[in-house]
Amino acid sequence: MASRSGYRPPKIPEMTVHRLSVYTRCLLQLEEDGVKTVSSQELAERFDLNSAQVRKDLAYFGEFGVRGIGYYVSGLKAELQKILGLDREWPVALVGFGNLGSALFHYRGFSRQGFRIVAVFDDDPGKATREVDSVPIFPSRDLAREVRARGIQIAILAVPPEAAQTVTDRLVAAGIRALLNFAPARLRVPRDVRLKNVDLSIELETLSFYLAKGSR
Amino acid sequence: MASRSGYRPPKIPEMTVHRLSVYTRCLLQLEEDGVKTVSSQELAERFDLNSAQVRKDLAYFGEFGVRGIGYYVSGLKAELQKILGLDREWPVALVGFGNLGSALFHYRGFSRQGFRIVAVFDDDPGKATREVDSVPIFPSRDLAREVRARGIQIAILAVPPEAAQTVTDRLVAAGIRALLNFAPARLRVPRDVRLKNVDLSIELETLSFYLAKGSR
DNA sequence: TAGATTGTTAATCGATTAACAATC
DNA sequence: TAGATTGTTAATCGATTAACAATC
Repeated sequence: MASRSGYRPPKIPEMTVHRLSVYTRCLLQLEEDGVKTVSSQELAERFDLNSAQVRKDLAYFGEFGVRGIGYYVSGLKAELQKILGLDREWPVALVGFGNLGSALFHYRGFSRQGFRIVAVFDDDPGKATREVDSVPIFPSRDLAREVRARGIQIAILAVPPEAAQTVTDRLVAAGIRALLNFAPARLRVPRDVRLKNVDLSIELETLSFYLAKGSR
Repeated sequence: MASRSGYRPPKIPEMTVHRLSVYTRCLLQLEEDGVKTVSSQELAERFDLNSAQVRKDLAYFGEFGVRGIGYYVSGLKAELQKILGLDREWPVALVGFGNLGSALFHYRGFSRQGFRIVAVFDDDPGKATREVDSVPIFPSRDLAREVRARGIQIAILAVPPEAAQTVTDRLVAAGIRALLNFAPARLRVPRDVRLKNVDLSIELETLSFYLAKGSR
């Protein structure tokens, strides 16, 4: 493993990265619609943001606009895709092929941005040794081998919470660098592995706060 | 203490509501583990927060602690559940029973906090007229009738993006007050309807930013 | 050139954190 | 009482927004 000491790039706010992703989708749509240029003002209006916010977000990475004109849609799209690493395909491992895993497998949002699920792992004997849509399903003991063989750096975790940490440790040992976790479990990963948790129920709880408040 | 006539409830930051929900889960766990009291410091450490943050979040709603002691776990848990509206059961409609809908139906995080899916809607003729785990499945034309009959205020949306806005309009017309949307679509709802979008792929895109950055 | 819109600096706003008197 | 920890105020930090010279 490479040592990570020394140089640290200027810190980009997480919200900026998030918005970059949002802008990219919008630009994709605008390009499809045949729109050639867009101003920070137009972009901002679509998301209830301030136009200065949009310009500032972009300014972290360079100067992409033209004064008096705005931004060329396909040019900016290409730049943002490059910044976000969406200008390439990422082979992804899907671990867990129950209801949720199956839903995620068929979810079109992933492949639309270049994330390709190239291997599925599940220990149900009825599932392993089979495949879905030409993607092979392996038992989890094959994890390390397949992750290495396929150069997979990203894993999507959709296993029961009890199994989550064990599987995570294996993934990390196999060299996974980023984990999108759907299991309702707190996972521990080394500092150099990126982990994002998707909590399917926490938003529901904040929603009920507002409903309860109304009736208090 | 503010005088009765001049009092205006302070605006609660969304992040505070979010953290309240996080604290509640933690307290649930602590209670199970038989822990009686917890300090803001201990609570904060579990989530890499500052102890003042915890105290400030709680202070929006009242004084729940004891100086020199901390907080009584079950007392605070009960208070937070009340604040979040988790001290009751919420009947919930699940709209869409494909892979994702099915995964959400079986997801235990919802029911654990008192959200009960009491009706499922899907227009697949093979699914309607049937039921899952004693929960009836209706065609979506029955939406208004069932939502009203069951006093449902919250809906979980797991339909294809093309159908999302149509279904949303129906739900709103039927009197739904909060929507948790899993469809990758931008929905328009009246101002008094709460909408939260869960985007299953956006976090993946921010993850790839960090991986791409590493290799830049 | 005149109008439009960028990139950037300075001002503002809001959220986090430090500090500490109150008090169990 | 002595030690611990709250609730709250004041200081700090960071993110958003306004403003505007630069320039297409």
